[in-house]
Amino acid sequence: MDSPRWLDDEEQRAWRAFLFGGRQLMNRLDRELQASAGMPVAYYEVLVGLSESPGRAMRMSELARRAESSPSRLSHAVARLEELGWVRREACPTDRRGAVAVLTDEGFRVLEAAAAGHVEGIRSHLFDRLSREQVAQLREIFEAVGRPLSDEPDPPCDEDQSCPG
Amino acid sequence: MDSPRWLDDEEQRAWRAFLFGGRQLMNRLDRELQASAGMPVAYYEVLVGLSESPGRAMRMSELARRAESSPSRLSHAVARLEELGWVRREACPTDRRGAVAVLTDEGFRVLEAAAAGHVEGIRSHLFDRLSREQVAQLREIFEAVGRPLSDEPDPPCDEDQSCPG
DNA sequence: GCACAGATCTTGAGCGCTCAAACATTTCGG
DNA sequence: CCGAAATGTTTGAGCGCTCAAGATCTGTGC
Repeated sequence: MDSPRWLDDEEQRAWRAFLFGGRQLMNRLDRELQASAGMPVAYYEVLVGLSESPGRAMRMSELARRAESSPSRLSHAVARLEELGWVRREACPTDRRGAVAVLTDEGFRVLEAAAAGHVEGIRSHLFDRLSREQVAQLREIFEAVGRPLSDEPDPPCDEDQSCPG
Repeated sequence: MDSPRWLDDEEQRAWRAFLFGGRQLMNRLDRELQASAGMPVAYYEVLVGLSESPGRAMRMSELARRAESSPSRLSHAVARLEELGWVRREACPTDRRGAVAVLTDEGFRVLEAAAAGHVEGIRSHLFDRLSREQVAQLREIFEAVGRPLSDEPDPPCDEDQSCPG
């Protein structure tokens, strides 16, 4: 098994720690939010995105981009959130093939109710275990990981991530 | 919205960077592995776990623990991997309610074929973007996140994570 | 021995995600 | 203006994961 560029010992450990710890963290937050608010983290993120947008509304495509979500996934998610009465769809005034997701008042209340507990989970499972320095390191590391990936669409073959300036 | 302990600005940024960058990284690795080897990362991890165990075999419960997976999830996964002919189940000799998953020769070949490409992905999407120092920081951060969580079962109510010393 | 709690693993239903395909609309080229 | 390509969004099938429940076995106390 002589791959061109294998992982050395330190990389191996870092990767496994990230895989294990990251999964544990996200699993736990997901279970907690599911128990307290009856929704997965992915849906919570959608509500947060809308709540921070002017008018608590956003184009589907823009919302998908911010949540690092495929259009399909967001469409399904918004369909579910619409069933729950937390989001509503409206036609886009400037582009008739577009759709705008709007956070309902009830959706906003649900979000408010869920937020404190969720943040407490993030704090106790993540930030309470890190020094002030490590928080900065975490940010730098994942800014380095996330930035270039969102620019380059996809080296090998297809490019599904549009760059819609 | 006055939660007891809200996130300050630096924490907010760190959390969002981690959420976005981490998702982007895992999404990409998942797509790449799915395209090149026809299996999700979670299944790949199962094969890796088995390949590193003496006799390329492991108790289901032990395998689940290492992959940060529920027993149910692992059972479904192994069922699928068995269909594909990459893993086979055997009875456990010392405990008749136990089952042992064994990596087949074909499973090992598939793993070998997938490994180089997957590692190349980890390298190019993660480690190539980090300094040597940051790799060590990443490990320390997620060891801090993962260790205590695997010890403490679950503060609020139920404890589904056994501590089977 | 025997009942009973606990451990190990499996099963089935429900749901979210992915992928490919469809649809509607806009944009571009002639 | 008309057809072709590109864009924005939805839909349906397939699959993996979660949760609750069940089946099987081990260990303990009587």
